[in-house]
Amino acid sequence: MTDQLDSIFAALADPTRRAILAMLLEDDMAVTDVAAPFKISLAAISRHLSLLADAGLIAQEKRGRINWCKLEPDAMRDAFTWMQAFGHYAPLDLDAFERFLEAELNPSDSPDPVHSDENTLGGQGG
Amino acid sequence: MTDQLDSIFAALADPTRRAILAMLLEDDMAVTDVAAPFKISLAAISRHLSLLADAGLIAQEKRGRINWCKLEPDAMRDAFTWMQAFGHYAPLDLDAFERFLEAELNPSDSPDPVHSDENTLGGQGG
DNA sequence: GTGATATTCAACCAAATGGTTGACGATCTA
DNA sequence: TAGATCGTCAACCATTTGGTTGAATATCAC
Repeated sequence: MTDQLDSIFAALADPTRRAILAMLLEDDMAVTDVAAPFKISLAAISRHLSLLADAGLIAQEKRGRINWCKLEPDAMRDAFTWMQAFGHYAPLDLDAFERFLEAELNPSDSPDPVHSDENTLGGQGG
Repeated sequence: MTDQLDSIFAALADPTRRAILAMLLEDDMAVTDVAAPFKISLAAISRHLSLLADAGLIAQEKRGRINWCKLEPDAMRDAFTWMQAFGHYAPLDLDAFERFLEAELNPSDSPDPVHSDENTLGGQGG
């Protein structure tokens, strides 16, 4: 059970993986489409996705030759609970989160995976 | 700024470091006392503490030959905010957190750093 | 000053991580 | 069937990580 926290936090410690999760917040995506905005190879993205799937943060489902990636936000709950007791943080601050999206998805050294003026947060289909 | 999330999540990805943070939740501690319950060397603990300090999760203050370690829960806020938008998680579930403490502080393969029947959560003095 | 205590530093090592490239299996399309 | 597309796998490489031990530094106690 502590292994799960290990893998969740480790998965979140990489900016590419966090960017991928943010992309999947908007919609389910094929591996190739996930990879498209990044400078690194498709194989590298594929491995990031495997790691995210191992951590339970995404689910992958192969239909035909397309491997669909879908966010599993529930997997974050335990890690979230763990952190929560360290400070009595304010409930959801969506402004702050959107600032993160800006910073993580559009940094100068990174691939600008999506533009965030669409503002479709919460659009993950069950 | 995205570097900060990297280092926070990476710091939290190690069970020894999470156990240390949980210990510091109860009280400020000297490096030697932090290290006492663990099987690994003092030098290793010292490096874990440096890493936690670099991430901003603890502050260290040397008084005499004692290097006091103090939790800095505010450093977790950004990471917390980042996670929060992925699910509309319930507000503070202290029961769940205490189950984590049990699991992380008393696993069979780990050093049993503290016993948690004291139940002094929130007792970090400034 | 001498010695014990508290802590960090440096050198070293094994394993994990994150990237690459090229080959491969599967699936769609012509 | 042939060829393009989707995605993973395997081998390789450099860097980071987490541990070790022994030496070094700084402070406290005598």
